[in-house]
This record gives sequence, C-alpha cells and structure tokens, in this order.
Amino acid sequence: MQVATAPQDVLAHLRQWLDTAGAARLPPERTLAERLGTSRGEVRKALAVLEAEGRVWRHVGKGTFATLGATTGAPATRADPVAELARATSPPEAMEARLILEPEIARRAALRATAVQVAELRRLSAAMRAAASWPDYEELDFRFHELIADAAGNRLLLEVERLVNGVRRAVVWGHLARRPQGPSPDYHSFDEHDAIVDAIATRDRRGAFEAMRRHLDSTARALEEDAE
Amino acid sequence: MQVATAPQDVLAHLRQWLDTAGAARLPPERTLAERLGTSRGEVRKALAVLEAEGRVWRHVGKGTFATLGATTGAPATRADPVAELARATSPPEAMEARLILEPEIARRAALRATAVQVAELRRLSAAMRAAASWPDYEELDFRFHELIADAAGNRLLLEVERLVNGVRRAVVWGHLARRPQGPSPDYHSFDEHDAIVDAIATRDRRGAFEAMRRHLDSTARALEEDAE
DNA sequence: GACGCTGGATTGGTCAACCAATCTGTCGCG
DNA sequence: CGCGACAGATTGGTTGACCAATCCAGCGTC
Repeated sequence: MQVATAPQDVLAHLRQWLDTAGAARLPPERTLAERLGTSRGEVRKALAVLEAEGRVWRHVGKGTFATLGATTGAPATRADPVAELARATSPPEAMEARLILEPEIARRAALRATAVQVAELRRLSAAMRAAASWPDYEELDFRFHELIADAAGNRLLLEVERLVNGVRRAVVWGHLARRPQGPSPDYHSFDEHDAIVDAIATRDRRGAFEAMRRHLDSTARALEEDAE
Repeated sequence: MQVATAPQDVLAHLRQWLDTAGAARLPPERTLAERLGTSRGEVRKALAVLEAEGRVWRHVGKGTFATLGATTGAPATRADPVAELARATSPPEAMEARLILEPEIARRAALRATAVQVAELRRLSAAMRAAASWPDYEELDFRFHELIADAAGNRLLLEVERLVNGVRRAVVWGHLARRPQGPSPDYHSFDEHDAIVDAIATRDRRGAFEAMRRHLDSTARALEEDAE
C-alpha cells in the first residue's frame, strides 16, 4: 500500500537523490513509482527532464544511470545544498538537529493535523511494516516525518524539516541499502511510529512530543550500536 | 503527411518555433505530431522539458502557450529559495520556528562556545547598542544569532539557523526600515542579548536556553503590539 | 438584439498493455 | 571444468484508448 506524493515533488525528489546517493544506477522506473506512491508516467516525465539536462542516462534493458563527473549541462549546475551540507555533517550532528526539531513539530502537529493527514499517517505507518526492502522503508519513513511537519501547519518548519531530514538521509545512506531483506517484523520503529500517530490523532500534544522524542532516541541508540 | 523527424530534433524544432514564431499559442499536440511526422508521445516528451524550463504553459482544454515576457535566459531562473519561502511565511510562523530552534541552539552554544566566540558576541552586543539605524541594528542582530549557532558546533544546525533567520529577516523587513532613527537606548533586546552572552560565557546551559527564550518571547510580543 | 444554456468538438492528461533490448541463471556439450 | 547457447526475468520505450477540462457554435428565451 502506498500514499501519493505530490506530482511536482517527484522531480525535486529525484534531483536530491542524484545529488546525495552514491550509487550510479537508479532503481527501475516501476520501483521508483511504487516507492514514491505515484505512477510510472510521472516518474518517466521527471526522468525525461533530467535526461534532457544530461543528468541521467537511460537505456532499455540496462536501466537508468546518473551521469558521472561534471554534469556540464546547459543549466547552471547549481549544487544541491543538501548534498553539500551532507558532506559536512556527521551522523550525530544530524541526529542532534532532529532531536531539537521533530518533537516540537510533532507537538504542533497534534494541535493542527487534519483528519485526512492523520489517515495518511496511518497508511504510511502500515506501509512501513510491509516494506520489502530498506530503501522502500527509508522512503516511507522520510515521507512519514515530512507529513508530520506538513501537518504542523508552518511552511517554514516544513522546509526546515526537509532540509534536516534530507541531510540525515544522505548521511546515513548506504548503511541500510546493502542489507538483503527489509526490516524485521519487530523493528522497534514500527510501534514508535504508531504511538506518534495515536498521540496526534487524540490531540495529545505532550504525548506526541514524548513519542517523537522516544522514537528518535531509540533510533539514535540503534545507530550507535550498529556502528560497533 | 510528413517525413519522419529525428526524435531528438523535436525539442530543437519546438525551441526554434518558440524563438521565432510570434504566436503565443502552439498548435495542438496531435497536430504537431502529424506535422513533424512523429508520435504524440514524442511531442509530449519535448513539451514536458519546455514546461519544466518554464518556457511553455499548458492547460487541458485550452492548449499550450508560450510563456510571455522575457524568457529570462537559459534555465528555469529559480529565485532565491529564501526569498521564495519568505513570501509563503507569515511573521508568526517565522517566530514559531525561531522559538523552537534558538533556545536549544543557545543551550549547546553554552557548552561548546570558544572564548573567541564569546568575545565576538560581546562586541556584537555592544555594537547593537550603538547602532544608528534600524537596518544597521538588524544586520548586527542577524550576525549575533548566527554566531551563536556557529558556536553550537553543529554545521547542520548553523545552516538551519541561517535559513530560519534569513526568512525571518525577509518577512519582517520593512517594518523597521522606515523608522527614522535607530532603536532607543532602552530597547528591550539590549539587556536580553547581554543576558544570553553572560549565560553562554559562564557555561550556564539552562540559563542560556531561558535567556534566549525570554528574548524571543519579548520580541514576539513587541511584534504583536506593534501591529496594533 | 442580448443573454444564457446546451451539446458536441477540441485539447492536454492519464493509464494499462504491449514491445524490444538487455541481463542472468541454467543446462548441455566438449 | 570451461564455455556457449538458450529461456525467462528485468527494464526502458511506445502505443492506443480513454478521461476531464475547456471551448464554441447553435439555439431558445425574453
């Protein structure tokens, strides 16, 4: 089960992926479409733009690949700030920023989230439990936190969240990508996500704050243990 | 009926049409496809690129139109993201983001600031008291808060602070610019700034947090009162 | 004649099925 | 054991039909 992504964000999403992820090969169009919760046509339209810019290279049967080296493209090759920042940020720094930001965002989301947004959060949480691979889970998790920031009803906070979480994803990338199968059924984040959604749904502001803090704490702890 | 056109030339063909033809409206996709001896899909792919560049504008039922006015040169001429965000952000939103972020930043600055940074904060605070105009004060205030974020020792947090405060400055800008003279000698922020620096200098983490919160609170209150 | 409604025609958008190029694992031959 | 041929799976590309928004000519009403 998937939740829709705004059509115009597909291009921006792929742009960021190109700037941050280290892999030369992109996932297949069909996989991208499902992962982003959109149609293959939307993905192809975005890829067509990137191809016209010379940033990707496609070939039937082989796949889609990021253009190596200098993009030398016509457009003024503006570097993605997220990518640049990611190279200058350590995992603990990214985690610290999240811990400052996201509990407060969750608190406001509990106050301002609409029923539609809560329902989407529920769908995303359920989809994460069913994720077949870590990249799938990663993408859903990103959108989960992004949607909470959206529900907080502050455009500036949403943008800050995107920046922080984009950097976080870029920094941690590769950790999880190579694992063969997806998260185990008892992965700690599943229940934590549900707890966050429950608190938001019941307008429990303090509960949302605490649930988010616990979630990020245990994620940070898992990240530390993983490094040993 | 026409002879087939090389697929990649469709884009070039349309580009030339845009540059030469005076008409604002392009022929329908189906007509273009037949005229160029290619498929509608090819035409749509080319148009998608032009649309992403902002050179054409499409709407179902109406047609495809060349963007009026200056084509603004080559790429999609994206405005400064901060300026764009500022237009979509209200003063209370900007203030809310600051209130979430900056007290926590101050707390970390109290832990990690170097002596040089503290000295620089003192200089900035003194300079603000002597500011002859509101724009001067504004600039010094911006650098004051930026330096605290720098002292927090987290590159990502520094960048977030720049984003938030840049938006805040753009949003509030104009409020103060037109006043003839600078802040009065008893402007509330002066002492509040000093309190923040003192707490940081003495490594009083909680004190720095509280001092920053009080400063932003009173600034927010002043902004509200000013609007009445 | 002016205004408004209505039905069909036009137009860009979307989607699912299908196609061809490529990759990959397997089997058989030497 | 090595190697090549074959079959199925994978992947980007293409096509056609269908959909919804819009436009417009024609007609009716006042």
